[in-house]
Amino acid sequence: MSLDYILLGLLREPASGYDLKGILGKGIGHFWAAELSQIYPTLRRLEKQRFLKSRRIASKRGPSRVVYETTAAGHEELAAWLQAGPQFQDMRHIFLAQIYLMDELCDLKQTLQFFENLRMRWAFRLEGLKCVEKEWARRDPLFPDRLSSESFHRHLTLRMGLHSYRGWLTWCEESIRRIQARMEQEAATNAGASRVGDDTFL
Amino acid sequence: MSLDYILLGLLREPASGYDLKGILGKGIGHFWAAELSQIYPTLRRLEKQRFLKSRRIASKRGPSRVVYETTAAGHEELAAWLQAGPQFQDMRHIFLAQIYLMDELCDLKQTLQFFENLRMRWAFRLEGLKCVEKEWARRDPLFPDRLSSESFHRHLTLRMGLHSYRGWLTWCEESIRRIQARMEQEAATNAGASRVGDDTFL
DNA sequence: ATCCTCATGTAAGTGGTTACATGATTGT
DNA sequence: ACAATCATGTAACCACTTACATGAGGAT
Repeated sequence: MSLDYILLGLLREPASGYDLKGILGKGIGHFWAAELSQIYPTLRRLEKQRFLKSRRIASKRGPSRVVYETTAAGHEELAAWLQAGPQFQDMRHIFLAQIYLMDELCDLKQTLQFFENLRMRWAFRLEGLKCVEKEWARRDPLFPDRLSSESFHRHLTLRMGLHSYRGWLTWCEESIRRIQARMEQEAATNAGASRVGDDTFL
Repeated sequence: MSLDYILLGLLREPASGYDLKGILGKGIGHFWAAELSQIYPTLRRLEKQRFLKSRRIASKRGPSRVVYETTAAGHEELAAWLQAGPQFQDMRHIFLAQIYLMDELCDLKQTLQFFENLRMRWAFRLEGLKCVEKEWARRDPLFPDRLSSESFHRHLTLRMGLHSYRGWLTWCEESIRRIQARMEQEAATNAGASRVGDDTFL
């Protein structure tokens, strides 16, 4: 469903399915990728619904391009979706399920390792996003206060990534501290138990 | 794929598909729900793979229960999955796509409204989670430093929710500030433009 | 010659949802 | 009598992925 609206929204100027895959890849594709095999039938469906119209254009190389553009009805449909308020779907993080079930292993060292892995990955991604933003700042003299309306909205989505990763990193760090504290606790009670064992042995 | 492991992991004691739906609903279901129509065939598949074994047990009311339990092979499979490190899938937040495309509306007031809506919802959910944690703290004398291994891991996942919502809320607040600043900018340039208009009119 | 990019698509499979079918028991 | 809960399942659909098919043109 959502890909429909994304394609509709991405069609600022006429473009083919192949073009859209490229456009998608650069920007929104960072959080919403799509394959050509999904894009092509979606565009057809949107045309059947009269939200798009197409024309075939001969291509320099390869088969002729099918170029789509948004109709007035398409713009209305998109506007209605945007005005309907934020849409959610429940977030299914596989790694959360893994943590939830991780006591199956009865080994806090593994839980710790898992979190250190998470922390590392997210630290990388956070650095990546920071670089993207820095690069943007360096290249675009309008950044960040005089951006075009389009770029302004895109920048807001980029900021979401930064805040997400930062939040998750602090969660990782908190968790690592908790796990380490628990491991020390375990070690202490084990030491206590073995000392008791020694005592009874004497 | 993941539901397989979740069911495997949730089968600490023998349970039927119906039971599992209930178990799922209480804990992990907050971030990984599943319908009975998906659970039943999954359990069958897991049995065919020898990760589970089942027996029919007459029920007090309704049809006879099919009760599953994990085999040794099942435990191994689950352990392997947990030890394989964190699994990710790309997070597709529909609302992010909406924001990305929102400049289509050419109306910052609507973007602002959108973010205020987001902020409100997440503030609610954050409060909800805080309550859950407070309630837990009130009822469980072992909270938070002496929890069972199972509860400890569950608590870690709850903390993730808190950190997520907090991060997203700060993003919302930052965004709202940016949007308001931009609206003032727009108002100023409009005022400037109309003053220029007045000047040229004079 | 061979591979890469451009450009279109189909088919099969995955993971999940919604809707429907069946039927016993308990509580109001 | 009627609804709710217990308990099983099937069928159809949806969004998306992976793999495959086709073929032109330009680069190495």
